[in-house]
Amino acid sequence: MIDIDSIINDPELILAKLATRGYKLDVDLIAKLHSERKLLIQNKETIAANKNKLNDKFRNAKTDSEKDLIKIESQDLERSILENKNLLEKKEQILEDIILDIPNIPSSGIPVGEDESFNKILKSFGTLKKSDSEHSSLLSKKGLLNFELGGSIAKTRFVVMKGQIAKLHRALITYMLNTHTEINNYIEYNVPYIANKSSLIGTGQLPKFEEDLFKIQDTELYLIPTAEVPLTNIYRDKILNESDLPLKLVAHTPCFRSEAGSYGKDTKGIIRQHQFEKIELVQIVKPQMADETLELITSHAENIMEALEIPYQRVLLSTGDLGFSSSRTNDIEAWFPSQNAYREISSCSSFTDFQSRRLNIKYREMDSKKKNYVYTLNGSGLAVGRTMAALIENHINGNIISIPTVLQNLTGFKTIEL
RNA sequence: GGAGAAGUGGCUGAGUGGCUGAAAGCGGCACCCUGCUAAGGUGUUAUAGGGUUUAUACUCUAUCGAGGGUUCGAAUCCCUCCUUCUCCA
Repeated sequence: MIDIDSIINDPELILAKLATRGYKLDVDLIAKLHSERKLLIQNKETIAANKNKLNDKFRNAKTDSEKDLIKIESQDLERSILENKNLLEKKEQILEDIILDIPNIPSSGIPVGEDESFNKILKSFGTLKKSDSEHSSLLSKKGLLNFELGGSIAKTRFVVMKGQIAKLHRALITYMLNTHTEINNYIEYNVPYIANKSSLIGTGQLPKFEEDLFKIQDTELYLIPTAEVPLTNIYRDKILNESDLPLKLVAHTPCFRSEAGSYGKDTKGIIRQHQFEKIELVQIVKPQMADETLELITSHAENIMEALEIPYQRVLLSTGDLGFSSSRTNDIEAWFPSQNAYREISSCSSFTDFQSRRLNIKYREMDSKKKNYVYTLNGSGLAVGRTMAALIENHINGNIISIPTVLQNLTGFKTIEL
């Protein structure tokens, strides 16, 4: 959520920044609603103050007739307070709906452009090999991946993994969690896989992107699309001490996405499933640490790629490709030989105070004791299914998949023979 | 699933209709004192939103799990919901 005062104070700047990501801000409407809101507040509070004075008078009133008069007057005031309150609530609801719909302001250091073609490749790792060994057709043959079963148990875009592949999948999870907790010093969490509306509004998935989520019927609950939601919400409505920061959290969870609007896209393999697993890194930091932290989170994701010997590139997203809540995002894209292309495997984002305003997470400055909003960041470290697919495609030789050394003591085998 | 009990500031905990935004203690902070350490003293210490002000500051409104209701007036009474605990199944 963008600070409304910053919109009122410098509308041109905000307008221009949001325009680079294709959002048209109605500044006049916001300013109008904002000032109407203030007037209503002033009105309501003036009446409330009068009523409070009247109540004090009642205690000192001596005669019954005096008391009766006060009663009537006070009831009158109560009525107009109520009237005002209803008006105010309506206005605030309208204003809030507008504010919650506004995406974050893009960081000034990122490429301006309307779509992903303006993204900037920042670095790349590994030597690219070409092959037409596509992970799903290879593994389906031996039943290690079974898309038909996934479809019959649930529906299309679900998969069943079996045997060595299921174990490889689990080994990847363990390896990533171990690395992030033991080497990168994140605190491991296990969190609910279902989140309520306020949590999802807090991190920015709602109210705008409800169609991307699985909603549980007859409730206000949703399956989480990423562990970012529960992890960041751990600190909702909290005031932290400066010395508590940075907070570094990691969790492994399944993620559920309806993938509305992706019909026909990535139908092959485990690239785009309704359910997939992900290791999510979240950091809560002081504003001045944000850039440094984004670099760190990105490198934490990249280190996993390097240890797994999967070629990748780092891409800085342009204004047009940025996620709703993000102000700056690095994508890590893994090389998929069968597609002769890089595909996203991790997205590391800096949210400035966009989420912390929605979530009401602040910290108290050590010296001045002033309370400020924290900055939140997160990144996938990594998406497990996609990592496994990339690993397989990059490590297959003939019909032998060789397991990277770092995983071997977790899998208990060094190769998978197809 | 059924029956009870409870939810008060950073924490513990008092408060059953009106100078209670809330006693007391702990913790935090500031200052003082003590040769050092340990201890002691004094003061201060919720959040959000308005208004006045260059600012310090002052002032108003709301908030005692959430939402409604009763009342001139609610932390306190009533209703609904949520959460926690205990007992039963």
